[in-house]
Amino acid sequence: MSGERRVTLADVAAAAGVSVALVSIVMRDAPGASAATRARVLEVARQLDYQPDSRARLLRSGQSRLLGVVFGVMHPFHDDLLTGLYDAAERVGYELTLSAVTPRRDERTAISGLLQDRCAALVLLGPRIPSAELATLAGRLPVVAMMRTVRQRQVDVVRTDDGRGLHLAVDHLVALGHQNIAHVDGGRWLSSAERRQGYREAMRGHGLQAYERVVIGGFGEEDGARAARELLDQPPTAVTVFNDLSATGLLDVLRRHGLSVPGDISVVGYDDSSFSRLAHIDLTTVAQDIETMTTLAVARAVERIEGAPVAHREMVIPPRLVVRGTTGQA
Amino acid sequence: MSGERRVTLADVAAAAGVSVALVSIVMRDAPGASAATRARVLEVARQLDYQPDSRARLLRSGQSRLLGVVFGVMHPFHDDLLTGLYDAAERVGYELTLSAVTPRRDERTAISGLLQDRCAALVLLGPRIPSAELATLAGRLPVVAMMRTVRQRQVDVVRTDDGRGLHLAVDHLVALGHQNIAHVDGGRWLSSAERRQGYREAMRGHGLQAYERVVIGGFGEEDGARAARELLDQPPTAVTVFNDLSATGLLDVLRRHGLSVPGDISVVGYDDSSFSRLAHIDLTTVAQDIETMTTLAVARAVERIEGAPVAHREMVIPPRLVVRGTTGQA
DNA sequence: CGACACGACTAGAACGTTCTAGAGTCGGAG
DNA sequence: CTCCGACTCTAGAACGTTCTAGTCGTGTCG
Repeated sequence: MSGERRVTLADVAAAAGVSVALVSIVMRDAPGASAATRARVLEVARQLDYQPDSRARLLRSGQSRLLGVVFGVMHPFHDDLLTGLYDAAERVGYELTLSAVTPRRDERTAISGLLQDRCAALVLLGPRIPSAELATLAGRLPVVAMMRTVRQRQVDVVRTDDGRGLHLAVDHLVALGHQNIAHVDGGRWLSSAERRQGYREAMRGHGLQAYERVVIGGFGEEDGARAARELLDQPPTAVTVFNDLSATGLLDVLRRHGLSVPGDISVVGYDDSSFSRLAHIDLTTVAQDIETMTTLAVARAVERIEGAPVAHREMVIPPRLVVRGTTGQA
Repeated sequence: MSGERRVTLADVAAAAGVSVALVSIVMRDAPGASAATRARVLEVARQLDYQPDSRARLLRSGQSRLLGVVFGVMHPFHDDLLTGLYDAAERVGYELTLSAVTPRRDERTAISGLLQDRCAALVLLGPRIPSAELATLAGRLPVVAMMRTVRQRQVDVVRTDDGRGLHLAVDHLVALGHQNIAHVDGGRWLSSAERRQGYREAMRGHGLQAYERVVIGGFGEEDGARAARELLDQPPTAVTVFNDLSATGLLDVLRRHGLSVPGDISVVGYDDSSFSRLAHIDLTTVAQDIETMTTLAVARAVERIEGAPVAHREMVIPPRLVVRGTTGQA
């Protein structure tokens, strides 16, 4: 089974009766071959089912047109980000190579795998490693961090304006007549602080500082459920939650205690995760602009690789509100 | 930013005052170097922050210890499969390289990327391409298909015993006293036929052929919703559904029409997708044995690569039932 | 004391590409 | 008729590894 050696440029060259270099020229679509030979070589290559060896190719030609992406499994919208990154990379003629973070494979492992693959730059989705480490890494190749802030100026950042996201949520609720609006935060999770801060500012902007109330939450459904139980003794008329997952946990507890949503209480999530679109859950939420973010991340990586001058190191993208069924009149 | 050339074996060799070959020996942990030099070389390598170039390494050493994995974004439990595959690969000393299928990047593209990376075998998660094409592919390198059947005997298969899965579901419902049990199938989706067939057999096994009823469904939430509306005129007391996503759509329509679950009607999904665990949805479902499947898939790929004899081409793993809140007494 | 096995190390050829430098060929301008 | 430039093509050296076939000591054994 699957015995024979791979077919190489030399095989194609021999079969077509030309030199290896010429075949290389044709395969790369480089100038320096006549239309006639070009066609003939391509035909032979097709017949032999030649597949270029990207390893040898990259090895020789130094620069790799290869972007390494670190993503996390079971992470809301990392899938959407990957989709966008593939599109963006293809548009600028780059390849993507992926490395996943799983419950038993940490970020350092994922990154070191990519380094061995010699990709030209790294795009990290919501990296959790210390920013000092990111900076060190950025010393050897361009690094773009998505979905988080990094102070060190060696690393580029593409993220959503999370403060603004909470402004949108609060404004929406206020427009519906709510005043008593609580916030369930993300605990020690990435960008929890920005969202909490956005909530605080928005409340003050509406003169509602008297109603300001922040409950400690977290990333998961359980965290939302816990926060809901804490809110139940003196329920607000609306809640903004750190993310969608936590929001569903909260929703469940609220409903089990006889509160109707959005009748008694309105809920706004964050992320527009795929499950929040389920008719069942139908969660009003803050959506991040995936397409813009992925396009910018790839563009930035390429600029760094190619040594183009870069205007702003940190690119902060405004989110938008997606109104669904969990918010209503106060 | 990130100016200097990469550090190579030659750099380490020069700095340590030994030959390139010796450094290679040390890095590979191969026999042929004294403990003293070994330590010294490793120390120098660490200081220079040497990273092996996997490209060059694989290029030279023919066999690649590299498995290519094609997975789909936004696919229930592909993330869990990836997690398992990484674990399994690490246990046998292989690397994984990923290629994603997205809404705008098809399977052929994903596969051809991996072929260029010269991985030694392919593991495909629920491949949708024609099995003839899979067979051709298997002519050039070992191919393991997961989560689907393939008749062609060139390709290995690791899949769940989907027929058995529906037996489990029906048995469970019958044990709860149900007789009038309908099935919402997956339409033209992968393994829909096996599950439908399993349902039929199980019903007959219980002497319930009079109640057999199959409604055309599909993969998504909308398909489940449509099927639910079709069932509403003459509702059964229980339904088995092709997958969890479709089941949530069905649940939503049922509840909106005033039916209580599991009071009036019980529902069983399939896949144990992450969202089915949400307290909100709390779906009784059929879970596939991810760990066993991933372990076997990797083991099989490695056997093929290393030319070990293979006993069974197709490995069919029994699923298990996860009882949650959507099933109850008839 | 010579043969010889053994351990530590090295030189140089691969691997499949790309790239640099240059070799033919042809047509047209001088 | 010569020369030049444009065009097509080729030889051979890289790229960073691994692998094969050694070389050189050193110690053991007959």
